[in-house]
Amino acid sequence: MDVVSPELNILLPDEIMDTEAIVMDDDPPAESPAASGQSQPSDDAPIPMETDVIAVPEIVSLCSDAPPTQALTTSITTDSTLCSTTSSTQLLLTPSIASSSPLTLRPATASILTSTTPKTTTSPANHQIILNNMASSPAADTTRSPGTTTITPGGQKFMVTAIGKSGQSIVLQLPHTGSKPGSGQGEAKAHPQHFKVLTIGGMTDLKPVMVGPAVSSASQVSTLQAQQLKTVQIAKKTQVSSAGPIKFIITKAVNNKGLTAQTSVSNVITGRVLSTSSPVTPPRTITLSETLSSSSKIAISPLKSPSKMTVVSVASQVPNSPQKSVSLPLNMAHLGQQILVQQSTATSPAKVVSSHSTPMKPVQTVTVGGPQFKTIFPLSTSSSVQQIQVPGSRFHYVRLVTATTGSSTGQAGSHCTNSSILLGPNRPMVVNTAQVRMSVPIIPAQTMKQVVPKPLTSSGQVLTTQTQQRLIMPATPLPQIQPNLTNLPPGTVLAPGSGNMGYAVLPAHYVTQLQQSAYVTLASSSGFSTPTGIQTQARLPLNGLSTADAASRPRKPCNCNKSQCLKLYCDCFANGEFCQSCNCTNCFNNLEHETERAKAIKACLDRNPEAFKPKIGKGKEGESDRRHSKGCNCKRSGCLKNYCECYEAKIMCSSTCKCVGCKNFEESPERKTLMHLADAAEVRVQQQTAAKTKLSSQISDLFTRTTPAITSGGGRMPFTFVTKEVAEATCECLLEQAEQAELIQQPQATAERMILEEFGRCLMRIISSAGKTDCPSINC
DNA sequence: GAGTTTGAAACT
DNA sequence: CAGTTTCAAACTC
Repeated sequence: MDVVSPELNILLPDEIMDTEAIVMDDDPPAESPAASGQSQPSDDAPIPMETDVIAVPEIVSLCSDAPPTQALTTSITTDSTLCSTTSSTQLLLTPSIASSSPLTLRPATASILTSTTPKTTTSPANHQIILNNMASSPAADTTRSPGTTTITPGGQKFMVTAIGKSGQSIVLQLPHTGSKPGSGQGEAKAHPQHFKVLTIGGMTDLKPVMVGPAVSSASQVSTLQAQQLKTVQIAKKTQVSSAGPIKFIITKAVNNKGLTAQTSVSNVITGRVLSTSSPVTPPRTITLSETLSSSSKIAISPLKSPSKMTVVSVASQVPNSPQKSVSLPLNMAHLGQQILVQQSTATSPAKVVSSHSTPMKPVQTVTVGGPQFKTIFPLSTSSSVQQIQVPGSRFHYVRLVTATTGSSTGQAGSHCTNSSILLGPNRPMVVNTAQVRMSVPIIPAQTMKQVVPKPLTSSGQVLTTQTQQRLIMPATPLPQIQPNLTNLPPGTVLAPGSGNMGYAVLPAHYVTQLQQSAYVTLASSSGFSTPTGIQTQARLPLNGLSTADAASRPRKPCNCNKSQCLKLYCDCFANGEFCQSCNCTNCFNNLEHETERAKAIKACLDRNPEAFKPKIGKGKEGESDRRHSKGCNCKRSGCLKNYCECYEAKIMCSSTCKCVGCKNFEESPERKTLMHLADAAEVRVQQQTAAKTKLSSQISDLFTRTTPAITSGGGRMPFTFVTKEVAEATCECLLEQAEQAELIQQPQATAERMILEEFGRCLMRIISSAGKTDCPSINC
């Protein structure tokens, strides 16, 4: 496996390019025979998914032992050099302010680690990233949990330097070989290890200082050098690449004194640096508001590609804040992005602690790109799916995380999905490690659509909405019914399944159907740290449609009777949608029948692997290139009726069509006539619409102009400009006219006519004055 | 709204 | 792959 894509390599500094030491995939570096001799990641519970990533356990331990005033700022450009492993690297960020509180970045192992104990993660796996904020005291090393500094046999270690506030060199907690009694397994002794020092923050002036647990830094450095220590200066990149794995520039600023930490996550989509490092694009900062009593649990792990690192800064909720969100301006155009976030509110530290022993079924809320975009992280013990919505992103991501309580494939002591690390008396840090199933960018969404948050069951199952939104694919981890994900309907997303479901596939227009119920609340039940549970909001992108477009997009309800809406006869099913507000009978195109639905999808894909792909291919330039993928087979309609799929799609038949008597070609007079009529009809409709719109606008404008008068103290009547004064003046004029008629002894009829004429003149003056002034005057 | 027509999907 | 059947949408009245 290529650790670093060629496109990416050209963009990387030379020191970063030296990635052999951190290559953890099945292609181990030559200089690390010990690592090669270790168990391969692929041996660990291979996940039967296309996007399976061999989860190589990497442990990044960040021990923020710095003084309270010390700020730890780390900027990590997570390109392929940092996580250049085929395995998914899961980083568990545990910001801690208390001394000797380890911040553990832990990669996802192939097996799900549900263990809540902070340290049992002695994975034979090969890669550890140990991020140690400078331990102010050696006690920190000694107090560090074994799991955080576990040196796996033959495993490679990443030495990540943290930049101290005072500009001091980054002290990397270099795990002394064999220093970890719990994790030891004698790995370092027998095998030469590779240490790669990652200077975080891109500060070139900083020199990483390797500090061993029991040795001086200098000697440790020498030791490291002897062990083929490699220092990687990860500099912020302003250069962008057109292609390549996602890069995240992570800037983590921890102000222990201020009890706040900020993490700026910059991502590079297809090698494009979007944020912090880019001078053009302002970095999006994830504010980590952390109180002393609060704790944050972050599990971050790039999925498929080790070179892809997703860093999520978790903002510890201020007390009494039931919900935590992580702003993640990620534009995940690549697979393998994994974000695991577990948070605990500050108000419930006890629950956090209890979460160590109890299976956590939290629903994680990750705000991506803004507060309105959130990701549902139903982290059940059985399975979890993490949906990542990225505003502006054309992709919709759902990471599947399977959490198994028993990790048969896990490493020693890895029978847990959650590794909790107490960062302090009141600061338990729960490190969640889970097996990453897959992460698929599915929807080329241009905009997001809100999904009404729906309460989760205790097991994290998504409750059906009032609109009966369901999963298109059962999460049943049955390989035989797993569809070819590449052939799923566009916009299909993976969603958490219920029970032991591993994943589920959502229809492409799942969001569209949910537009009326804009939020889905996923409320975790027990085991979650928040007293009220964490509600999760998910915004699912539309299938390339904006919210307005989707809202306006008519969705015809189906009328299926016999197909159970599980065959392509059903347009809803064919389009990857759930039936909603349909007239169908015996509908199985819903969540209640996700198993049947999955089988149906499987059957359809078996018959036609491209069954769910759009039939009308998009033309590169204009609509002329649009053509039906299979062509029509019309015989009687002349391809000029909507029976014809080509005509329905407003495209002309092509050579792929097998139609008889086709009249749907360029020069067809019938077609031209129809098109002309259609255009004329459309023009009429547009004109009518425009006229209505204009009228409405005028009426609205009239309201707008007259509304102030209504509310004014002048008593002006709406729409008439007849104020009280005008009315009185008019009456006076009429009375005066009547008096004159009486004076000249005119007959009654004449008098009435005179009065009416005067009234007419008054009206004319009123109208005339209304167009000139807001306060017309009446002069008799 | 009921009945007919039509062609894609499903089936053999 | 071809022929037939099934199905639901499109269409007509």
